[in-house]
Amino acid sequence: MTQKPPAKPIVTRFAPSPTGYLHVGNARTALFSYLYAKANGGVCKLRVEDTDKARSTDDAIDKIFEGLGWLMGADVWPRDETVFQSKNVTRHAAVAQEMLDSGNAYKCFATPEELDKMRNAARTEGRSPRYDGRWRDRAPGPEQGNAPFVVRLKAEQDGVTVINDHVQGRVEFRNDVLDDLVLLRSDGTPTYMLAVVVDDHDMGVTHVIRGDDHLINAGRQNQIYKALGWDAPEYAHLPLIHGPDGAKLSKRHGAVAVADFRDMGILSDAMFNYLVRLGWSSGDEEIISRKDAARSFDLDRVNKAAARFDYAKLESVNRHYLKAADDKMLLAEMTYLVGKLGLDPGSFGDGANADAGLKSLRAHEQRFLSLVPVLKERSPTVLEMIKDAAFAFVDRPIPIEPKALKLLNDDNRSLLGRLHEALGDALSNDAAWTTEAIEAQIRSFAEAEDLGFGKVAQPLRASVAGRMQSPGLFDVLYCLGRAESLARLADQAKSD
RNA sequence: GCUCCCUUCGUCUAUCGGUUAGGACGCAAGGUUUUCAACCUUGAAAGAGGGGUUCGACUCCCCUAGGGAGCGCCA
Repeated sequence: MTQKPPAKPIVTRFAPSPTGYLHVGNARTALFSYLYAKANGGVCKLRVEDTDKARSTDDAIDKIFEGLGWLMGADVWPRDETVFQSKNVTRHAAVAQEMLDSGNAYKCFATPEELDKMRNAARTEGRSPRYDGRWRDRAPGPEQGNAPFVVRLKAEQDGVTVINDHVQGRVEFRNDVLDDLVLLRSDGTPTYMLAVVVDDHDMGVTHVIRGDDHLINAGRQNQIYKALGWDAPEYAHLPLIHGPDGAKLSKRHGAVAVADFRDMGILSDAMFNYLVRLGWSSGDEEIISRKDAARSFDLDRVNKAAARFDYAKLESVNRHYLKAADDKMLLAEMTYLVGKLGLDPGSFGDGANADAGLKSLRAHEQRFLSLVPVLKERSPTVLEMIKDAAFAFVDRPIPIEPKALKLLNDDNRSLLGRLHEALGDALSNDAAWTTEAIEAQIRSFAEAEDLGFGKVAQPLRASVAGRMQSPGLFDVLYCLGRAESLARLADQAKSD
């Protein structure tokens, strides 16, 4: 029996640049990188590409962590285990110097203006706009003096570079289309192209999983690996996510930052599921838990084509997770949203706001907790749950919508008076106040009045919910509780 | 302009040379019903076009069309 050498443990990485928020496309890349490592017993590391000082603010970095924490769980990537690329600049520069010494890189004194001219000329002649290699084999003369220079890779010019991509398959680039890239800027700082290669190597990354806008960079980076004598990692280039109209997903399409989806009332589990399923499939499975994904994810079943983001489908996945979610967790999520977004004053009477909503949530915790099981069965998002619960936020006397008010004519008000009496008598204490008992009493009341059930239900609904639509009447009454329900009823009733 | 990638119902996808091309979302109709929802049932809906290869192509090859990405001292 031949002993197989232990397979090299898989190391993947997610390397976002802090641009202000975590885009769903990047979030999915994070997911796939993480899942691939998990499914293969490896690890996925986080590296923040913050070499562009102009764009990398602390706030932007916080937002990345916030987005990842919500989607993946706060413990997946602890901040103190994160690699910050900016901390490695000395190492990057040293590697560039090595390449200079070995003749795999050279100093280029071309000015930005020169390069501009070069590119424009190439474009007008129908050639690909590239560096023309004017300093490739030229030693700086005395006239260069202390002139600023960049360090460029002396890239191979003949032959082809082949990438065997896990998603895209075999991709070939002619070496002459892969430019002599800048490794070190004239201020001595590393470019992205150098930094990724050095950091990926130093971090022991075996599999680079990223968006397919980087596909050609794999070719370029492989040339750097080659020049350095390092083994290049394996690649998987994921197709991009498009908006519903097929164009690149942007703010114009609505929410694009993962954090935005939380504020729309999407559950983190649902977002995870939807994103995993967008571009990856496991037969006909639509509902894929975090655990299942971490067990069965692979790159073979990643789709090669770009996918469009479908908000409706996301909502339907969300609906599934909402139904299965823990009530207390949902109440906490409702509280988060009310605190963050406030409440629609139209639904709660004049002057309602986040403070009022929060106050009400705290004051009537039991009321809301008993309502959550009802709400989660009917609402697609947490935001909708809050809207459906509008009646539970308000205090007596509750505001009544115009349409509902119209229903509360004299006849109906006296009907409500009789109902108030009947209910109060029949269900004389809190223990008797159950949905079943409430239903039985109201039905027999309607019968006694010789009225169809709806004739009683609608005025009753108007009086306790303040509007024509609400969750099931018996649920509304039950969660409001005996005292509050009867009081609301009495507020609108007229005794004759 | 040049280089590279992609193309199954409206959308996400299954199929890995032989299927009545399956599922999900959405949509439509019906049912249930105290309102709005939810829920249940049923239905319509697809291999971009053209050439090959093959006994047989959605599946393999080529061309065309359409879409996307890249072409920075950004990442």
